[in-house]
Amino acid sequence: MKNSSSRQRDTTVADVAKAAQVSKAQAARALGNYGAVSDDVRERVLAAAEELNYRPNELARTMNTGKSNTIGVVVGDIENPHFGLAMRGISDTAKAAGFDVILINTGEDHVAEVDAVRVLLEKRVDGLIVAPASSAEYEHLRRVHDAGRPLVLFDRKAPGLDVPVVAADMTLVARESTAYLIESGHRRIAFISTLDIEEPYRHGMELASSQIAERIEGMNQALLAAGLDPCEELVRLNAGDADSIKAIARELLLMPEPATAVIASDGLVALGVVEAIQELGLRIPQDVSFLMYDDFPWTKLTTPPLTVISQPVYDIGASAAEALIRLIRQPGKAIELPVFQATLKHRGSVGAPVSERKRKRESAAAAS
Amino acid sequence: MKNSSSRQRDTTVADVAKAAQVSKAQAARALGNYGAVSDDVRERVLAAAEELNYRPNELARTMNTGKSNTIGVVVGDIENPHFGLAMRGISDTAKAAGFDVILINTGEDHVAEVDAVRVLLEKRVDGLIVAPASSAEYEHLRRVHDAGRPLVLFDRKAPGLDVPVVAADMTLVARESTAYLIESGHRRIAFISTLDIEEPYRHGMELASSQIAERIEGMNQALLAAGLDPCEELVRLNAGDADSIKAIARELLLMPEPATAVIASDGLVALGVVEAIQELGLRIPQDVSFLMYDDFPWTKLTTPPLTVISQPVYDIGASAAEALIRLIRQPGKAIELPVFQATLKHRGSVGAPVSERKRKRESAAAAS
DNA sequence: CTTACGATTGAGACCGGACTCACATGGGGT
DNA sequence: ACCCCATGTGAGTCCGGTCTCAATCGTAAG
Repeated sequence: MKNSSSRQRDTTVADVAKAAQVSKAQAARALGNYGAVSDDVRERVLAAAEELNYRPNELARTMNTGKSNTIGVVVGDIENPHFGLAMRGISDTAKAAGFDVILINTGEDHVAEVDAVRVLLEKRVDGLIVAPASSAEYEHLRRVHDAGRPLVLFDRKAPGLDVPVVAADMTLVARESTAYLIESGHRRIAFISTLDIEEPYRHGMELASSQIAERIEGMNQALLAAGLDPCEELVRLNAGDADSIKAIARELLLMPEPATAVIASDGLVALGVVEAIQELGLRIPQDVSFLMYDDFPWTKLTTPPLTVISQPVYDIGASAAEALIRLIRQPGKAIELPVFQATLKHRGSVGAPVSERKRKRESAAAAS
Repeated sequence: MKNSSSRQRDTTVADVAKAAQVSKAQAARALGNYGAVSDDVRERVLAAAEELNYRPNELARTMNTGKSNTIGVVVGDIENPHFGLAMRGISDTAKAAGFDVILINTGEDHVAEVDAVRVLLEKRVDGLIVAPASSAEYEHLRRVHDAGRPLVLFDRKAPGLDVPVVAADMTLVARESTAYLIESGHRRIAFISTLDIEEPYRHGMELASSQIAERIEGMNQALLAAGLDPCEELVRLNAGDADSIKAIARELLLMPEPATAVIASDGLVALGVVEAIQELGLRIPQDVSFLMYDDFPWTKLTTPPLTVISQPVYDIGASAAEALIRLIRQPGKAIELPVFQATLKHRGSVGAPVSERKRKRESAAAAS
């Protein structure tokens, strides 16, 4: 007795051809919808195909056309809804253009990323969208480029790699939001990011992530414009996991001259910082002001709701897919990318610092 | 002049063979690490491969081995961190076993799901893990099974499909948490789910999602055990988007005999319900008690932190991958699946209902 | 009644590997 | 010295499609 779950051989063009009493070539033409086929033959072939439940072997097809009609996406952390939303933008656009999308998650691990790129290249995807992990290693991406596969970067630039990058400009919004904090009276503004790096932050140092570099750059611009001194010890990187995030947050809030406002560079950091603030018994925004990148749905639920910097993530994803597809279809042509702007969404987590409130109260008292 | 980004032909075994002065067969053996190859030949071949930067064409390999060393995952909503975490469980396990993982997101759309399954089948994945969208349509899954590809379902059962299902049992924890609400004094307990369905909920009706069916079943068991009457109008499905979720929540909280406790079936529903509660000016848990499925990091940040039902999502994902890999390696053998239990995590969103607090106060007054 | 040209058709090469098979080669056993 | 069998090797087939090329067919033009 034959096990029904054993892998029976799929029906092939040859099978269909035999059933339809035509040559393999004719059957292939009728099925692939190319070349010249008489109505009679086409009908017989399609009927036979239907009858035998024929499914083309896409692998074989890809092997000698070189096209797979598939685009590959490599993403650092799929648990981050930021990428989830971007994925939807990518998928929707790709699907509309007739491309399938396959995704590989790397967990922000460089080795996994290299592997993911290899796998997708091996599966002969027509193009790749990569959100590179924070790392200065771009050899694997150069390989994609060298192999002649279109590549578009998402969210992060790769210095020295001539490839379209789709990302929101962070400098401007970083400057604006820092200016807003300064206006509110803050002088000690901290920035915390998960970005992995060897040494502590120093001005002018090379950062692997252009996003983070821009955010810091914008912040420093605002500080300088206000005549303030950008303070290196308030920029904290390497906040990799929940524990180190909380440790860093505590340190910043308990130092001799503590930070009065904290900017969290992503959702993970935000979670840790807010928890640390709560554990220290501090209140937002009375004792500490808080600002975070990315507008997640839950940021509206906290008390107070959190002031965030929102990016048009879906559109950025869609635009990345669009750019890639254009690259695939017209290899030579230069790509023009739209510019995306992030915006500050005022909610309730930014207020005047304690010292500022005291100052106002005193000046009010002096005036009366 | 040749455009450097034009797709140059990759080097093949034949090229390597020629360079190493051996036959194609020998080169293939040396590279594929099979058959008998003398040290001399192996060295020359590997050197030539290195020299020519040879990369095997996995497609060609897959075509005549039938194995791709890849497992495909189809997930409804990658934006939901629930699936994100499960993905990590799947990826880690698969990677450790030497399998690549590719993922397709369907946005809970049935057509997209059918398509995703087709694509993965066409790419000849060795097996599939599917979290089926809430739908009674399983034809596409049956096709997977019929094509002889191992299949494991994640989170949801498919009635009438003889396939391993990896999911936590929801009945027990649903009963326990409902019992806990009843003990706290609640009599009007509402349940809200995104599950898509034609008509309003009625007892005994067929539900497309086994998870939801189990949750309701457990809830009803607890109510009956406490001598209470499970109330159909408090079970609300079709809470598809933010607006309908909030509308339903408002309705439940403003009805003549309002719900005093609300159970949200997933993170999306939770977001909407909490927002609706806040907008109505009600307080958790003083005015309404709240309980939700899935323990997301942000549930600890709200005031009060939310009481949740936590599932070992990572482990469930890992177990699904493990089961699938066993199916791939030993097609005949029956699979034994571990049983996963969800647990209630007491935090701060459940309290006594207003009526109960009044009753206690009065009885205390009477006693004094 | 030819001739020519476009539409059809089938045979077979080819994509890039894996694998079968027939054929050397040579060391160990007797 | 002779046989046996394990190891090495190359030629060629196969996987399931696409695509080239030459042959065939019909028919409208000359």
